Formats: sequence, structure tokens, C-alpha cells
Amino acid sequence: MAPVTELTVGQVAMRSGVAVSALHFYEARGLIRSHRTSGNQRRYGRDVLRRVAIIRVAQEVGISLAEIAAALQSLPEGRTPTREDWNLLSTAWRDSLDQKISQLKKLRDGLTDCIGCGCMSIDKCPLRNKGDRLAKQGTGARRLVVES
Amino acid sequence: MAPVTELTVGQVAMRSGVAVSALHFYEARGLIRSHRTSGNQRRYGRDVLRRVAIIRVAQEVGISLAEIAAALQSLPEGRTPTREDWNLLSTAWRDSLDQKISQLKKLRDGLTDCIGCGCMSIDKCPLRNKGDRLAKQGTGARRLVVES
DNA sequence: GCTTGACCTCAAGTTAAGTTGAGCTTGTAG
DNA sequence: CTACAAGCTCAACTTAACTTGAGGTCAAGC
Repeated sequence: MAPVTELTVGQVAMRSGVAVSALHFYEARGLIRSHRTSGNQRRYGRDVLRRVAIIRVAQEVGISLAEIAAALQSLPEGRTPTREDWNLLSTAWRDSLDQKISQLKKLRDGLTDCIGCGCMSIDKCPLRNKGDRLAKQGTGARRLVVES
Repeated sequence: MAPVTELTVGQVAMRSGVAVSALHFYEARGLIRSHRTSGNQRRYGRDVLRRVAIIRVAQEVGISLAEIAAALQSLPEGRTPTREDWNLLSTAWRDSLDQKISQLKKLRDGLTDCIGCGCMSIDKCPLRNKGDRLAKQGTGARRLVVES
């Protein structure tokens, strides 16, 4: 149980593929954690690689850092997440992920299929994603307003 | 073939759920198009609703306006897109959409399943999305660098 | 004919997610 | 022991995607 080699920021950057500045940034945002050496340098446990991997994957599919941060709160700061932790995280996200997946599919298939659906009128178009409550907050994105 | 009621920007905003300012913005970015009345006010054809719907859906799944704009270039400015147009657009996007979908699934299932995979070492983790070349450009996001 | 609400333009502000740079400290290799 | 790569902090800049505001125009009702 000897603490398996702690990582420096540079090492984490190299192994995770994200810039050092981004790691600093994630830390400032509470997405990852480090402790400091006597000389005030960051040291990371191996679990940080896992976290970073999740962060990147989640980001690429359009989840904001804020949302990711919220989800990651459920992972105990400090230790390598257990099966339970992961289950919590994944169930916390599953719904919204499912929705995004189905939106993507709708977009992918809808673009092609919609043509056959006679939806010269947008109101009936499958793209109109009814029942969608992804709750985009902040600056952009209000919900579609047309009902029925 | 009488031109079916042209829409004002306010009407489009209402029906699409997008702010007027956003519509101006999309127009400036070349995502949508209007012609002007003698009094310099915008008038939109009904096809704009379709376009806006696509824009929003695509955005919510993490496609940038620039990418959307590029894809929409294939839709002829002016007339309501035909079956052919949509096919072009959808095939242009299909690959990247497929990748995003599979990433989402990986994220969703991976979060849970990864636990059983013994990946205390990140290198074998399914989340490490190998073979993924979504080509995120611009400010953020380098690719993961760790190989095999 | 005037008022009021929708429009118009253009500039500037905002949030997210980082990056870049300056100025200073650490730690390791020769 | 000293160079120099790697770290550290903090502030400022960047891009995307809009919003807000100021200052002015258009049109439909009374």
C-alpha cells in the first residue's frame, strides 16, 4: 500500500494530454485536487488521470465544466473512486446522457428521415425534440416555444 | 404557389424560441438568411424555422456554430431544402455524429462498466476513447496523448 | 397626426473555458 | 554550487455565442 508514485502537473499534463494551464484551471474550478509539497508544488494521486479522462470525454459531448463539476462532487475528494462512487455518478448522468444520445440520433437520422415525414411544416418535425428538458441554463438557449 | 406568409424576426423568434438578437447573430454568421422590406425590416421564409431548429438541436449536442454553418452551406440559400439537400447535410454529419453518439454511450456505460474492467490503470480504460478523431479545433481540447 | 411597440444598427458587455506572459521560486543534473 | 527546466501566482488576453443598451426608424391603432 505504499503510495504509488505521486504525479507532478507536468506528468499529469503529459499523460492526460491536457495543458498544465488547464489542470490549474480545473483545480481552481474544483474538478480535480492536489496537495502541495513543502516547496508549494502540486502533487496528484493517480486517480486524477481518471478524473481528467472523464472530464474530457464529457466535455466533448457537450457537457459543461459546471455540470461535470457538480457530478464529480459525488466522487469523494481524495481517494480513488469505488464502484459505488461510479455508480452514483453514472446514474446521476444517465438520464441527461440518454437524452443527449437520443437527440444526436434524432439529428442524425432525422436529417435524413424527416424528409419523408412531410414536415414542410416545422411543427410536426421530429427535430422539434418534444419532451426534451435538458435545461440549458445561462447565456444561450431558451426552449422551443411552439407547443403541439 | 403564392408565397406563404413571410415571417418577421419577432415571429420567427416566437415560433423558434430563439431571441431576436440571436437571430440577428445567426444571420450575421451566415446561418440563416432574410430579405428586407422597403422599410429595411427583415422578412424570413418558412424554411428559416427548419434551419433554426437544426441549429439548436445541433448546438445542444455540442456542435459549434462554425461547424453548423459549414454544414448548412450545403443547403441552398433561398429555397426550402429538398430531399437531396438534406441527404447531403446528414451524410456530411453522420460520421461525426456517430462518433459523438458512441462517445456518449461510452461515457454513459463506461462510467458504470469501467469498474469491472480492472482499470485502476487509466491506460486500459474504455473512457480513453481510442480511435477517436473528432478533431476538436480552436482554443481548448488537445487529444489524449497516452498511446497504448 | 401622434403614440407605441416592433425593428434596425452598432458598440460594448458577459460567460465559459482556457491560454499567455511576467516575475519569482524549486529542484535536479552536471 | 550553479544553471536551467519545471513550478507557482496573478492578471490580462482570446474565442464562441450571445445579450444589452443607446439612439433612431417604421407602422398600426386611436
